[in-house]
Amino acid sequence: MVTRMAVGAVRRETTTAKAEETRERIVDAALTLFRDQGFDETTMRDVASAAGVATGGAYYYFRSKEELVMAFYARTAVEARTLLSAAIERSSDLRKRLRTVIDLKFEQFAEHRRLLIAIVRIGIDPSHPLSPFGAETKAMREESIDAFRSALGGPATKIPNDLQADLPRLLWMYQMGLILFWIFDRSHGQRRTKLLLDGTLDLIVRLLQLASLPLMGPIRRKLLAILRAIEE
Amino acid sequence: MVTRMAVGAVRRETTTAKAEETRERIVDAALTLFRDQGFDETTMRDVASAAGVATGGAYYYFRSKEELVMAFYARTAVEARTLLSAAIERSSDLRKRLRTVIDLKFEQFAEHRRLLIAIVRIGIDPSHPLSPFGAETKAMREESIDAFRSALGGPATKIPNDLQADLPRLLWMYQMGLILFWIFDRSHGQRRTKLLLDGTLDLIVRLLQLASLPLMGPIRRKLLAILRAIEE
DNA sequence: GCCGCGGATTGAACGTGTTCAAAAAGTGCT
DNA sequence: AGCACTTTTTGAACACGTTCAATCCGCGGC
Repeated sequence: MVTRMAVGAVRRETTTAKAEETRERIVDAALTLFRDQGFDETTMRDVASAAGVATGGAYYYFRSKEELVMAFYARTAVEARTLLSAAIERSSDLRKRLRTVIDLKFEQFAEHRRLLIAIVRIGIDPSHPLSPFGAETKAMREESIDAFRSALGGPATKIPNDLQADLPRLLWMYQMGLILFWIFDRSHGQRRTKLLLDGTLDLIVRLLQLASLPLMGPIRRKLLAILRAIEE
Repeated sequence: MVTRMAVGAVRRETTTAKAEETRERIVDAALTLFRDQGFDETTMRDVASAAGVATGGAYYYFRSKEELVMAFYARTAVEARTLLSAAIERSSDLRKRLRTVIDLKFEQFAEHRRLLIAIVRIGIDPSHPLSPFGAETKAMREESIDAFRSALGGPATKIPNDLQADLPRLLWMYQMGLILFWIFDRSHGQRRTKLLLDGTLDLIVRLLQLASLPLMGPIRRKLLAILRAIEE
C-alpha cells in the first residue's frame, strides 16, 4: 500500500528517522540555493552535494526538481495557518481583515520572489500535478480560501446572500492575480503592486457595498451565473 | 551592423535566398511536429532531421526552441491583419464587432492548443524576451490592440471620454485572459470557454452602457487611476 | 554472530537543449 | 580559374534533469 502526501513524492508506508532527516536536508539545501541563486541557476547536482547525497539522491524523495519548489509552498501554507488565525481577529473592519490575509502572504513570499517565478511557470498549467489549481493541491488551496472565508465572517458589511458562497473563492483568485503581478513587478520595492493592492482593495470593498443596490442585481446574478457555468 | 526582427533571431543584414528557404523549412517542420505531437514531445533533433539540417542547424536561425514557437505567433498575427480589416466592418453592433475580433483569434488557434501551452509557459514571464507582454513583441501587441480600437471605432455606443484611450488595451487583456482559459479548458469542444465568452462579453457591453451613469463615475475614475498607476 | 529482507543510497548512463570550432558553400574580385 | 572573404552548415561535445540496476545499511530472527 502507498500513501500520497498533500504535496510530495510517493512515499512508502514506513520511513526511518534517518530518512526523514535526509529528506529535510535536501529540502533545506534546495530552498537555500533556490533563494540565493535562483531556480534555473541551481543544479540538481548542486542540491545533492549541498545536502550531502549522491547525484540522483533527491529523486528518492521528490519526483522532480519542480516538486522541490512545492515543498516551499507547503511549508508556507502550514506557517500561514497558525499566524493567521490570531491576526485576523484583531481588526473588525472588512478592509483591514482582507489586508491582513493578503499582507501575510506577501511577507512570507518577500524573500523568495525568484523562486516564485518557477512556481508560476509550473502552476499556470492546471493539468500539471503540482499546479495550485490542480487536484493534488486541493487541500492547500481550500485552506487558503478558508482564510478569506473567516476574514469575511466577522464584520458587519452586508453581503448579498447569493454571493456568500462564492466570494471567498473569488477573493482567493484575486489574491492569486496580485501575487502574479507582484512576482513580475520590477518597480522599486514592488511599489506598483502596493498601488494595485491599495486601489483594487478599495474598489472591491466599495463594490461589495454597492452590490446590494437593486440596480446591481442583474449584473451580480449574471456574474455568478457565468462563474457557475465554467466550474466543473 | 545588425538588424532585429519583430520576433526572430538576431540576423545578419544580408541573407541569401537559399538561407531564407532553409529557415522556412525549419519553421514548417517545427510547427508541424509541435502541432502533431506536442512541444515537449518534439526534439530539436526531430525538427532538424525533418527539416533536413544537422543537429544544431536550427540554432543558426533561432535562439532557442521556444523562439520557434514564437514564429507561429508571428505568422498568425500577420494573417489576422488581412482577415480582420475586412471582417470588422461587416457588422455595426458593438457586441458583434468585438465577437468578430475574438472569434478570429480562436479560429486561428483552434488547431494549435497544445502549442499554446508552451507559449503561455514562456510568455507568462514578461522579463522573458519572447513574452507577449515584453518589449520585443511590442509591435505585435500594439497591432492586436489596434484590432479592438477599430472594433470600438464604428458603432454608436457612447463611451465615456476618459475610458476611450485605455479601453482597447483593457479589451486586449480580457482577450488574453480568455485565451488562457481556453488553452486549459478541458471541457468537450471547450464548451466552457464559449459560455465564459458569451457571458462576459454580454457583461462588458452592459457595463459599458452603464459606465456613463453618474453613479459609476467615481468607480470608473478609480479603476482608471489604478490602471495608470501600475503602468510604467 | 550471522542471515535475510527491504528501505535507503549510489553513481554511471540516457536523452535532452544548446554551443562552438571547424568545414563547406557561396560571393566578389582580379 | 584562383584567391580572400562571408555566410551557412555540420556534428561532436557539454551541462543538465532524470532513471535505474547495483550496492549499502540497519534490524529482527535464529
